[in-house]
Amino acid sequence: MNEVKITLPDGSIRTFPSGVTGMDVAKSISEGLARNALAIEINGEIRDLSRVIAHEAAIKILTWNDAGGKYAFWHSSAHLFAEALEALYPGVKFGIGPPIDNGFYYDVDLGDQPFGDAELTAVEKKMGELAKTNSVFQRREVSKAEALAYFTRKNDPYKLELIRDLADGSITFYQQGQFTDLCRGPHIPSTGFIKAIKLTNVAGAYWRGNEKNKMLTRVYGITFPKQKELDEYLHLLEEAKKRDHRKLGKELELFAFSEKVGMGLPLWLPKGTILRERLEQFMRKAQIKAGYDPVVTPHIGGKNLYITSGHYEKYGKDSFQPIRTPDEGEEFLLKPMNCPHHCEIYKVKPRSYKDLPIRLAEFGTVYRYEQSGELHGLTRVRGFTQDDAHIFCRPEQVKEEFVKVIDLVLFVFRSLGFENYTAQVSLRDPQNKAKYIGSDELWDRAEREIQEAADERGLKTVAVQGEAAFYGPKLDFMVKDALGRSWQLGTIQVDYNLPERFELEYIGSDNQKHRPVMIHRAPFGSMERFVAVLIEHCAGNFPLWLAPEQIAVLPISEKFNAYAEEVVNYLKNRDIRGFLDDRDEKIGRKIRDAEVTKVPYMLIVGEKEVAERKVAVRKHGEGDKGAVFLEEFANAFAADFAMPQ
RNA sequence: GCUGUUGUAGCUCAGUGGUAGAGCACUUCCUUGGUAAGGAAGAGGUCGUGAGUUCAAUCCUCAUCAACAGCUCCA
Repeated sequence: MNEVKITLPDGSIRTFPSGVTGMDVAKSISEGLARNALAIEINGEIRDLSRVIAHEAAIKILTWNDAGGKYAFWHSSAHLFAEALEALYPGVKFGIGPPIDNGFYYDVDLGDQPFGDAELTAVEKKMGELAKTNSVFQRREVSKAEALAYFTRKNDPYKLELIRDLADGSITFYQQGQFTDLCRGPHIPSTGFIKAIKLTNVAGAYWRGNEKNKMLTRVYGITFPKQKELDEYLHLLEEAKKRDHRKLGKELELFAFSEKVGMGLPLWLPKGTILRERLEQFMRKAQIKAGYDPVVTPHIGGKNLYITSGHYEKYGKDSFQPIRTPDEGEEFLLKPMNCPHHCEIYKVKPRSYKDLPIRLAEFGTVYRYEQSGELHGLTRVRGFTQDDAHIFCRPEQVKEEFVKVIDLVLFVFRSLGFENYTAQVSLRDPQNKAKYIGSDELWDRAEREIQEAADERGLKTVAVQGEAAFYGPKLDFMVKDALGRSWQLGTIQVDYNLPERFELEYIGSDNQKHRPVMIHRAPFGSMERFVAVLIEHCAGNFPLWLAPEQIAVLPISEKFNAYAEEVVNYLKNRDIRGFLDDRDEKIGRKIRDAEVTKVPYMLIVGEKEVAERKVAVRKHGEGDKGAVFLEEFANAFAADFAMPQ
């Protein structure tokens, strides 16, 4: 066998002599491709271009335009960073240095040496110098003994720990310049491809992600093949920061925090409250249509409620502590979730199979003692309101109900223009079953039903182990914020456990007692987090039906204030939220202020408008639309102001 | 919770071992102006909080609280 058949991405098959490398294949396709080639994908696996293609394979040459090409590029950049760091800080110890979505990081142990912006800049400069030497990334297979010997000599305990977990025969080293690292690869051909370098920030990270381990210094960076691309990336970051919901929330006066009230406890300002209540109305309407019954439950519950539910055992120590009363031994908990209350509502009377499914919905405010370091704007808070509901149904109804909830979640997402979400099936961690309650049989069944329901609606799902709630698996809808951080919004969970713990029952057609199944669900997730992501999604330019202030009425001068006020009142009577800007300012100023506060429409009134009972319409971001009769304006835009159905 | 950074006027931020400054916002006056900032004057701060060093601390040291970045966590 001295030839290999290689299938190219276009489906064509070419034959190469044995010993052919990825680079040879790239060159045979075109010089340009060879110049830009970073790595090669062989039967779905990314490899170095320099490696010999031993067997018949389908390949794709990867460049900067491929995710796999970027992956190799940033992985190699992490090595370049390590080389530079070691040159400047001999004896530094290395943890791991992988590529990430945007760039790479490397965990390092610098001992007690300080590492700040000045040091970052110095390393960045050194990286640039080393990149210019255009050192080749050389791959070498080593035995476990050899690998251990190398890093013992180098006195790098972290690498030694990593090597000990690897099987002999599977270990490779990569070397560029003076630096050798334990690495599976793949890498780009040489450092010269890396032309633009930015080390973005420094943070702490536990060794191997375990908070009991030592904290290493994690340095984040990003690199590009062209300076222009780095500039564009940094510009994009700046733009993203402008839509950060914490910044816009302050600027648009939507919400605030107070140290006196307490961290993670948001205060909803008048404008933010309008927005939130509009969303609530929207959801209430959709839920009534979908057959939900609204309920209301108190903000606290007796401790026994949570002992029954299992939450006390699981979270009791790490929660807001029980509220005591003058009665000896009486204790209440601030409710951290609504399910137990809803279970008690289910139990107020005997239920028949004919009653099911029962869907109890509540905008339930709950309190969770989140770790202080985890609080983040409105996305992670200690007091929040879930658009919660619990569906109690017969086992054979689970899938049908689950599918209906998926439809509701998708309707919500569609209505608000969320298109880029990930549907994540959150499963139990099979390695750590002790973390969860309930039998294997029930878990397997619930996990299967969730997947089937998602498949039925053609949802593209990603299954992630270890992300389930302790009482059951979930289908989570994840959305990214302006800065690329992923947040869970909608969630649907199948639960066989709480009905067991609360001994929920219904009488079946056989006149026997049966156990219902519970589905927990929150399409928004929480009002707080949803509003946060919504703000970033639309950069504060809310859809008309949600805008806290839909219209600014701007009189040209004080002489027209009376008419302007008439306009505002007219709009109010038609359920349009308008406000009057009667400040002693020129019209240009009033327009500017309305534009920067993102008011969707401005109605300008002066002498002409008063005489004809018209308004001059100006649309946010678009400019003058001309004058129309007031009534005509209200009629024409009434549809746009309405809530989606 | 952990590591690091930050904390000065309502907001955005300068600044200094000798008890503080700008722009915007705010108040008053002038101005009655037609599609993104009219002019003038004024008011506003125990420099996050508490201790220490010093003749003297907003500045240096320590502690504490909060925010930010990341990690860990997320019913």
